[in-house]
Amino acid sequence: MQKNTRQREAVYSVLCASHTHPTAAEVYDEVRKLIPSIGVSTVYRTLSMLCDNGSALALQDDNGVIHYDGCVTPHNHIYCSKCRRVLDIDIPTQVDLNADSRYEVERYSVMFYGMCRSCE
Amino acid sequence: MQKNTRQREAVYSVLCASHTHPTAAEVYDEVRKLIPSIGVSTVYRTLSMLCDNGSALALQDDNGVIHYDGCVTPHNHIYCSKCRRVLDIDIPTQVDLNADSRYEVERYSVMFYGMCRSCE
DNA sequence: TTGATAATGATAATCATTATCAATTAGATG
DNA sequence: CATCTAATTGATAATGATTATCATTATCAA
Repeated sequence: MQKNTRQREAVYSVLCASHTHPTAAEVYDEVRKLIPSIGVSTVYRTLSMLCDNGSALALQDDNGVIHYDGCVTPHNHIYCSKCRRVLDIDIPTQVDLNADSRYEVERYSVMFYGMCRSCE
Repeated sequence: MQKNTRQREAVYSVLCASHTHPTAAEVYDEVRKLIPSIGVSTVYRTLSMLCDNGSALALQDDNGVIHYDGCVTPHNHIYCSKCRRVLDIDIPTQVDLNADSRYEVERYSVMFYGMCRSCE
């Protein structure tokens, strides 16, 4: 059975409080302010647990680094090639998952690339 | 100035001949049949050169591993969660890159996730 | 309070990719 | 053709994010 721990609550609260799509390392740095002794493994473990749960989303940037998002409502993201951050973007996408009968499609993910106006 | 080398031609020909979206390691294995002494670095270097050129596409799978595609005509891909291959999928996507004025969007990439019928 | 077991965290391991750099090679020029 | 020079190669080490290991610790049902 699943157990509640300080560490898990801390990781989850940090993720929910953040709207910057932090990497595991960034979550780690933030969580250490709450629990200085927390281990890297625990942060990674908890984050991927949250993703399996559906309580978080994992987003990969251009370099393969994973960014986490505590907001699981469907929305899209852009990777700014200048500031190298992952940001929310409001571009709707519509696709027919059943368009190609050769596959049983479960989900899809979109990543936009470009620059934010503040970086231009 | 750019120089033509056996190695580059070999990497490019292997990539074009393949329709399985090989990883760098897979390209390396194949190219070694042509040039057994070729180095890993050369393969990586050449592949990313081809991507910069626009002569190839880099696709990231669920694990962050990069798959290369010698076909640069716009089309979409699916990552099969069972056979863990990247495959072509025929689902059209339409998006308005200018929908969100906060960003200067250059491009976007879509990855579908699910299973191929042959894996079901 | 106790006992079973889930979770933690220090550390080592993994693995794709990149950096380094001496040796080699393409190809322009004399 | 010979020479020169910068581009390229390839062996190897380094990097960096993530995962595995495992002894120790903490949770929580009974």
